Amino acid sequence: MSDQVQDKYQPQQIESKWQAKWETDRLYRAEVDWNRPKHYALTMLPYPSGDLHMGHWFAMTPSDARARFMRMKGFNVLFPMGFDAFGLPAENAAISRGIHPATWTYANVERMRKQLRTMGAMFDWEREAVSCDPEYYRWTEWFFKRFYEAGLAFRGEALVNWSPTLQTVLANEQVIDGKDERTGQPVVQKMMTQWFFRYTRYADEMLSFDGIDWPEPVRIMQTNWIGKSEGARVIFHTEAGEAFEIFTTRPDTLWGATFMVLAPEHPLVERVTSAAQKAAVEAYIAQAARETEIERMSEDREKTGVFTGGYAINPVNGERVPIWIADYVLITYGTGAIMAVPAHDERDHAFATKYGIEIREVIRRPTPAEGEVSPFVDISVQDMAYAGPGAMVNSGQFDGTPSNAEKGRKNPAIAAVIDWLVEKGYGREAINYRLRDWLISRQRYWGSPIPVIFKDDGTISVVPDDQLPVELPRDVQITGVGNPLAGHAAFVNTVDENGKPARRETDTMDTFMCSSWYWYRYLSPKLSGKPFDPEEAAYWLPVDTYTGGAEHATMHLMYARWFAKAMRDTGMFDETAAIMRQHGKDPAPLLSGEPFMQLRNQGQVLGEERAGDMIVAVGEWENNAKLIAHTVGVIPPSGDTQLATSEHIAARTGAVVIGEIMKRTENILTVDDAAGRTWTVEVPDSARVTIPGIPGPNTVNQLHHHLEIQRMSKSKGNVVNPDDLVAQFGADTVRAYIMFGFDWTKGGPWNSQNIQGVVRWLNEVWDLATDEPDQEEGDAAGERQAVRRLHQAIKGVEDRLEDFNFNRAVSELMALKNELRTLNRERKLSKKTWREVVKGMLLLMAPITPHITEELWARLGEPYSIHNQPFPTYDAVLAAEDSTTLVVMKNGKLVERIEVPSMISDDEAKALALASRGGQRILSGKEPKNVIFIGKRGVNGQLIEPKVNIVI
RNA sequence: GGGGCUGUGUCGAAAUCGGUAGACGAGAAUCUCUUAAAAAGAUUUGCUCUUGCGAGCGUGUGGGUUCAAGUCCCACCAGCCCCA
Repeated sequence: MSDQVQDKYQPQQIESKWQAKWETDRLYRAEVDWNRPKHYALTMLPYPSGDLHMGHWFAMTPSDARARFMRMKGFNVLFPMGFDAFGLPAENAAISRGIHPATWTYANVERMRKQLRTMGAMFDWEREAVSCDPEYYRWTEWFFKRFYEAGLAFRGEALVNWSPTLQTVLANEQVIDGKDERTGQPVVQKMMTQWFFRYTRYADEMLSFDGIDWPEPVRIMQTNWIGKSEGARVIFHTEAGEAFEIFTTRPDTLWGATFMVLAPEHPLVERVTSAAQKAAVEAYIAQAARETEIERMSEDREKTGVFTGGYAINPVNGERVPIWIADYVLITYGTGAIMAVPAHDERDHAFATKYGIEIREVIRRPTPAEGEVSPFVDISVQDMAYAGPGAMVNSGQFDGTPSNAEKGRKNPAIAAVIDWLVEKGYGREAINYRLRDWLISRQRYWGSPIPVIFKDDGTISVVPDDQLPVELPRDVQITGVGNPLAGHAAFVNTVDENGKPARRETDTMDTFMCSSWYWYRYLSPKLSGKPFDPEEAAYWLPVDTYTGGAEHATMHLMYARWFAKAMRDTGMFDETAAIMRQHGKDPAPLLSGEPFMQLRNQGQVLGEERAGDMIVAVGEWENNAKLIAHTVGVIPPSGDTQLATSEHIAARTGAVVIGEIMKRTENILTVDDAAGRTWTVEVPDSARVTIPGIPGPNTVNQLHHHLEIQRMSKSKGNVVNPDDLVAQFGADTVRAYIMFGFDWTKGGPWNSQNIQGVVRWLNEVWDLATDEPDQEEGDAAGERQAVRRLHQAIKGVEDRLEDFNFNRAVSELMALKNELRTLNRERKLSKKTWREVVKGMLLLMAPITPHITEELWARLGEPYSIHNQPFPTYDAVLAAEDSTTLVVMKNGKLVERIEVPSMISDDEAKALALASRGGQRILSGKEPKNVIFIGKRGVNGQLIEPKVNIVI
């Protein structure tokens, strides 16, 4: 038999073989080695939903390629994996299918581990952690305790989505239009006592991103999320003499406050409401309870409110100011009370106009200078709120004080008023954050228990460390009604440290808590005495590169930062830092409380757009609205003959619909015809369905409907299953396509046709690397070119992988393959040079396509494993070109390209450009106004991308 | 509503510092080989005008800065994502 013909690239035969060998050899096992530089590469851990989808491949395989690249660059790389295994879907499975959340979750974890292995990633499975394991959540509970003891955890009131029907609290995503998404029952907002972490403790520190390399959009989003505003807290009193505080960023407008607004939930509301307004106020409060905070904060809806009948006294001028309630003031933001200055705040202005409240100017717009025309000169604050600079008026002794547009003390008016408020004891300078404390209580079963008991005397005790973890009882009834833990007597009833009866906390922790420290557990997942081993931590921490979805920009990533800072301040890194110092490593990055030194986000992979089947449905009309089909036939793309036949049938029977299936719900089809009309076709079981290409009797379920580009989801039927693609093309091809076909940071719709480019690439690499030339001597110029291209590719691939530009890295490799393949086919390479450049190319490809390169490496007779080889070293001299293209431009636009030696001077380049055919043509004998040379010089002074711009 | 992002050929995309717009791929077209198809190879492929040489236009829209703008600034339009 001929090897030339038989020996083609067959990924299915090599991938599982190498995966098994790597695992047996523990090739990717990462162990502490202080003699080598380390790199901790982390990628966000998946939720075990049960199926590894394309999104996981999209997130993880490029991250793996980057980790492999760092490994070849000489780093000792740790790249672990685990599962974020607590959460709502497990409870939903329990409710809908009667499966215990633990059973469902562990079955999914088992399945996903298998699927993850097919990626061929360098995961160190010996470090796996699963957050719903008692040995994991023991430490989640332990963290809670430490933070509680440090005063970072506390109990407070918060609004929750309460379902009176189900007697349970719902997550925001379970509430759609004020109703429970599962049962459609109404949901109300209710105050409940719950556990919080002092998130705002680190608000200021989290505004700083010094020393960490994070994407600009993430930094901006987090800064906005924290929402720091400078201003003052001012004490007002009700007429009855009760004090209440408001926060304002504009204390310089205090004299313009013509009404006050309290949040409907504010405790003062009940006491200031007059008998006459009682009914209206109560009705308004009930109405507000039915709305979510997002709805209430929405600025495009009309502002509503109700006068309470009560008045406050403005401390700055002793005026009597009416107190209103309005739902746009939130009890959870600031103090839940505001002063309203309609003249200088747009929202207050709209409110005052609607309810006929006085609008009083206290900042006067500057008068335009002589001769200056201002369109605003005739616009009064009665018509439009003015928030710009000016001078204080109607403000007593402050009249005339200039107010610029600055916030806080940079504004002289604000600074002067704050000083005066402090002096008078009316208020104080204050900073307010939009950020609120982190509510960690969840009223559900499948989460980490909160290790707290409530004693008979009303006090709280934490569970002693030696009794951790408080384990979730297995025998619970999960029905969706009530809280399963609260109904479990054996769990709830316990005793305190004195043996007296006590009740356990039945709330569990937010799953963001579990995912806020998992990369520490990876360091020593089986350690029993501590959450993580300081010896491991000293070497590996902090995480060098973290990759994951941009959708986690605020929540998860901020919780992670908060957690690291809280761990630092409760001394949890002290031992680790001491060990670092012993090894001469600076603990400053660890002690900065920043968990991830570098962050990169990938986008989302979407479902592919697909045309629906073109069908001919023949049947009878029902009520002239719906066709009840006898037969449904799919028209093949080039199936005019079939169509003609169908039309023939139609002519005989008289009832036919021809068009594309846009939608299918069970056996009801929505069909758009060529004229753009929409028809409904019902396909009863008795109907005959024929699909060319699928022999035998077909069913309505096999008909394809049109798919839009959108997120992949089972219910939309647009899921691209990575397992199927791996079976068809192999893991390397899927990995390479993910890296080549998309801008990784952007994502985009899947395209099953474009993958062909990668299929061809790997086939041709295989052919090139198995096509050893016979000759000992090659063509000198050809060999020089092969080596030059290899070195250019080394630089290209190295830079692109360093910067996470995976698509450019692959395109560099494809270009290299094209060049080498041509040279080898023309038999210009000697055996020796062929071997050298093929080896170089395989090494460059190894991070991206680990299996094919390992196989070809072995076939070249090179020592196992390619993944233990160093990344090739770039040689600028070998990469240098002898000549270069000089671009001649006229006023910045391309005129001509001329080939010039790469060692000429700037002036020579200018002269050549002016003398060129294009240069002569555009000058036509005249003198240029200016001639500008643009270009770089390589290591040996050779010109790189030279241009000459001739200005005329 | 708030916040963030993205708009470039038929499609996925590239252009690291403001300096040749469209690399690399997909698709399509023509040709070679073949009985034919597939595979492989060659050529072409932003638009418009032109037989050709060549010329003009072109990175969502409208302005601006600059010798030079996909890139920087201002305004607008459209789409996508996230939201305790």
